[in-house]
Amino acid sequence: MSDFFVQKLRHGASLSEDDERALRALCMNVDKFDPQNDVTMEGDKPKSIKLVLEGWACRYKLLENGKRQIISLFLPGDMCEPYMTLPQFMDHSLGTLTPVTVARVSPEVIKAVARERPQIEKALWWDLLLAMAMGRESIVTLGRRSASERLGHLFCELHVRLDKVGLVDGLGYEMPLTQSNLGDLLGMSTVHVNRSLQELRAAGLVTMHGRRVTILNLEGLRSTSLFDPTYLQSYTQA
Amino acid sequence: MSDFFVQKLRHGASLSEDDERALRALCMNVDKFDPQNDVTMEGDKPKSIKLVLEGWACRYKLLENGKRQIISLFLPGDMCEPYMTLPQFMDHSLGTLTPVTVARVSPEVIKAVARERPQIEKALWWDLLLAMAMGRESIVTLGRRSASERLGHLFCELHVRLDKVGLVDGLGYEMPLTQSNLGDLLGMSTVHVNRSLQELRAAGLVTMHGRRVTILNLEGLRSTSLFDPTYLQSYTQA
DNA sequence: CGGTTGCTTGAGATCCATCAATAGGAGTGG
DNA sequence: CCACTCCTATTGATGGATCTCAAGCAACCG
Repeated sequence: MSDFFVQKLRHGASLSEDDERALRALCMNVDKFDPQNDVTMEGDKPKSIKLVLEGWACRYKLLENGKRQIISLFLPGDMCEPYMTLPQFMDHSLGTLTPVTVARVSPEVIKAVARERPQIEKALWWDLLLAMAMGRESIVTLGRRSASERLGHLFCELHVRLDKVGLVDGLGYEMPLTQSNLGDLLGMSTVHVNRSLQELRAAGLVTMHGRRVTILNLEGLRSTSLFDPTYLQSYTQA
Repeated sequence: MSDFFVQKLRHGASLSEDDERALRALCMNVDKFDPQNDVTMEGDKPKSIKLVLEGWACRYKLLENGKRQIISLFLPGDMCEPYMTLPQFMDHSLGTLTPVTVARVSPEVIKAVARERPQIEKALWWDLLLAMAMGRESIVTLGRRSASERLGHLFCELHVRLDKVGLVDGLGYEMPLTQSNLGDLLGMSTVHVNRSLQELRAAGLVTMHGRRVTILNLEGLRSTSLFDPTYLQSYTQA
């Protein structure tokens, strides 16, 4: 069974057996999507909170000039919206990158669960605050990091995030994004993604082949990419 | 009296007289800061939520290579942290850009007020969700907009935000950022900020002189900057 | 006044985007 | 199994956007 959501939230609060059961009970209403599909489109009025149970998805916007920016990645266990309030209409789209299993959760139900179970409320807040911290770091990345630093930083962040849900094995992890996806995520062209990946490879830091990232030198990668994991930890209790 | 906070939150929920009094009562504990000073530094353990009553401030990070990225601007009435949980330590700094008056609010007090007054809770959530939407738009700006589009988009966003707190007059508004500040905010060099401003001026769209922005052609500015205000409205009730 | 800060301009270097073409790999149908 | 197609990855060449360095200028301030 795919338990990534519970596994992730355990990092945000200590959950009892009952808490975990309550969380799993939220994930009954499940949909499956093909890769490169929209779960929700800009302008839609959402009726449920989406939870990624399996696969990779993203939040993105399209500009009038045709350019696309991926705003954030959703990995297994990630929630696509804050639990409290849904927008009147979406100002962005949610799309899949791989085959994805999504749970639709009613905001009323999740609010009720959060009210009854303080540890769940705490964990949901932790998740939200972590997402905000990652958003802030994205701004720094796009504003001030070079192309290869952006890639290296992303691989470091994914390493930490995937580790939280048990999806890191040994030297690396499955990473199903195409170079074109990486371009949309990191604000660069596909061609330049390719060349920057070659730089990282030549420096003996990381390789990306097939759908897999292999980290050859984690410390080196972190320092050359200016990766400081502080932002992923500042809301986690000691 | 500086009432920007209440004025802003009115856009997020309809507040009663009592609600507004309760909000004002939160702002008793006030500090003043000089321009270009830190209110809170990265690594600090914060004990209070900061509320900008007057002046402009920002959230920023410094990279190891000395570069600075401003992550978000705080205008009068803006809250610097979500009301629910403070981090164990700051992953970024809060700094002033002008002389700033800050209210320090204890999270316990604000949580209590939110629990007793549902409209306040709603307004605080609205504020948080709006801040997140602005953060998403920043990512799009930094990832996919050209230098002059970034500037134009910023001026459009500020026009909307300042209008919400009554700080727009006629053709423009006070805008105390230096060109160096704009560079740190928009991920570009000071020199290039200067040249891009000249482009906007030459196109008859906007001018920036002294501490003032004057919008010469709002529709033109919005369309050339790819500014779509949707993201600032999607959580506002009809 | 002299010092400081912010703005402006020029020149040259660098990074990255764009365009265009090729190559590889996976899936499909005959 | 082969031919075909599609998608992704790769490479080269060129131009444009932006950065860096350096210098001059303007406004403000004690």
